[in-house]
Amino acid sequence: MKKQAVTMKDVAKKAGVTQPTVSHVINGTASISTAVKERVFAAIKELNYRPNALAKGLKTNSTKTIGLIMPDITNSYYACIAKEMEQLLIEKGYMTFFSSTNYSRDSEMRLVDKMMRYNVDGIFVMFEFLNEEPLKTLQQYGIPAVVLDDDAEQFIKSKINMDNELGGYLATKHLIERGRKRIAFAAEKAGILAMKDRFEGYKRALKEAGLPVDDAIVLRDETLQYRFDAGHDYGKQLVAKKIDGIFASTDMVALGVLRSFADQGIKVPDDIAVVGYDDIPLAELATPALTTMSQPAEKVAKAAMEQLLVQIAGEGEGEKVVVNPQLVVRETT
Amino acid sequence: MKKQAVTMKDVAKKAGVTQPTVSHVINGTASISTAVKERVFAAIKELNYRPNALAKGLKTNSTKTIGLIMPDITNSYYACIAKEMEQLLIEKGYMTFFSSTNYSRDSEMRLVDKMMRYNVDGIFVMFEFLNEEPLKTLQQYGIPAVVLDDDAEQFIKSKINMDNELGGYLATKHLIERGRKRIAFAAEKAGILAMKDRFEGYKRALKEAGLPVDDAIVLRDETLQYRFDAGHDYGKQLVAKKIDGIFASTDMVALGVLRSFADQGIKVPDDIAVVGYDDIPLAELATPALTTMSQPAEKVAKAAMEQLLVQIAGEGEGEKVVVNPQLVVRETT
DNA sequence: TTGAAAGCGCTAACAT
DNA sequence: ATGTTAGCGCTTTCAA
Repeated sequence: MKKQAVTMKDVAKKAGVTQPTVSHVINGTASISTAVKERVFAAIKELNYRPNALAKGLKTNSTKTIGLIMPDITNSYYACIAKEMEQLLIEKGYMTFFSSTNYSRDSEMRLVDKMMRYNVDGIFVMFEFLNEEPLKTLQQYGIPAVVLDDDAEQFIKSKINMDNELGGYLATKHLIERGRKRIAFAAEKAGILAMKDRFEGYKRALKEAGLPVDDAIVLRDETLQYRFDAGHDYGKQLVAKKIDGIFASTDMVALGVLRSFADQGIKVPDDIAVVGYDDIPLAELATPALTTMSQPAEKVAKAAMEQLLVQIAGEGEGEKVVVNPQLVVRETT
Repeated sequence: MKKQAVTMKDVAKKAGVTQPTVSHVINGTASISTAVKERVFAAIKELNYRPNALAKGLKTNSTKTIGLIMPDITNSYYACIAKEMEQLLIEKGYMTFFSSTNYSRDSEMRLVDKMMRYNVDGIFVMFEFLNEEPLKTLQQYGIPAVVLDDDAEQFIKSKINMDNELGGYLATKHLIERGRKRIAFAAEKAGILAMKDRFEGYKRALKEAGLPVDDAIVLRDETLQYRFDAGHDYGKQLVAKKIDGIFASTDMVALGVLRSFADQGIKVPDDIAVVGYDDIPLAELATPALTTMSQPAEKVAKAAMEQLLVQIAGEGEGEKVVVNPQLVVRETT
């Protein structure tokens, strides 16, 4: 069973001082004689004292914890962000709670609620949908929060936005520059804002090049989760439509398309060029390696952390940060 | 700024009772008249009261939090385990802290220390190396702990072991059953116990079939992290050695090998059959899809959680659980 | 430079 | 069935 932990009281006793003095020594919150300091530090070392973060948090109302809420940690896009965040946070002395919503709206609110009970200092919210209730709650209680890819400005001012329109534009433009004239758009989760924006970018690039937007080669699927399969289906549908390029709004879709093409003997990029979106680890490893739009996780994580720290320090409400995607050219274009 | 949270005191005041009574109502720890109960619940609802988990934890010495320490959350094997664990834990009312060590031994100890400060109820430790100090500490303080793939029995009794020897055996046997006679072994991180065990299984299968173990086609690399590249190198080396099968001790290596074969025009599985290990999400999506040994993350997570709960409940020290890998036959064999 | 005392929000033993 | 009291481990006035 759990051993009784060493407390400041124990340290104080051993050092022959009073407990608040130990606190002062540790926190440097009063001037203490070197003699006492030495005795206290010696006692701490000897007893292997570990401050109790709960007690401290209860008293100071600052727990040095941050919550990460994301749809799915096995999605490598989120995993990368989570890793970077956790890294940065631990350096700053924060612990991080994490939780996956599994794309369920209900659990979003439940998790925010739960984290509030644990007095987290801040929350980084990565929703797939615009879910107002939890954001409203966060704002209402003044919990420092940053959201990813969301437009509910009325609740949370601090957000990290990927410029999805720009990404769609750059991806499509790249295909055009490769001489492609008939470029399909293949989206999953078409209802999601990010996907809509990518589609807007796609249209802008086509228009700019004087190319028509043909609804026959704009494929969208509302299916969640089974994203690879969606791409696979798309691949089958598209071959008959005499296209020479595809912009897939997600790497998983692109990979599905690639797989389908391989099955059908279509040569990539000779017959059809493919651009994905996200730059997940698989993209690089696919055969042929996938050209895609990269969304730099480090930048997102860094921005999110900075925003949170600003809010925690009470230096403002944070602001909107736009992170630009980058084209990574590999072998499918 | 953070708004002052609603406390039991506020609820008590509104309900016209004393604060401990509210506690009793909430926890069902005394018989309370329905009238009072109703008033209390009404007040809770009206004020939107959220219990303070820190205060409760401080008092009860049970925080309902679990720590997950893993090498790297972007590694999909760990991500899957993390997701499953978190899922199961949240259902049981636990929050989960997570932290990546990035394969650094120092941070392992630091993280254990940190989590102890936060009074976690238990820790699931996933190390890559056998690192005694943190385990010793955990044991010394009686913190419920479960380790993954580790043999330091002297410290932590509760562990989840993948039967890597069996996995290596099954993978190799499968290749033999496919008529392969000259099967290479390609390992990364050869110093790690898991990899050694897989190698043992490989040898057992070969011996059983009367096939020689040829050192010339046993490749090992101590490089960490760049695992795909290792596989790629292996692929180049192996082609000249007239092999007809490969057991790669990791999917990433297998994928690297696959990639290298594709570059060299080697047909898989016709020329050379390939079996990987881990069944990472990429395995299914590769072209051709990778035959591999699957390590069921759900089983690992479930076992780990059960072990932790047993220890937390004070019902024992936990035990060793062996999880068997399973062969997943796809297109590379 | 140090000590005494109060209190963060909660639970739990005891009294009523 | 409900109230009183104490205390978890810490920080933070205020005194000395």
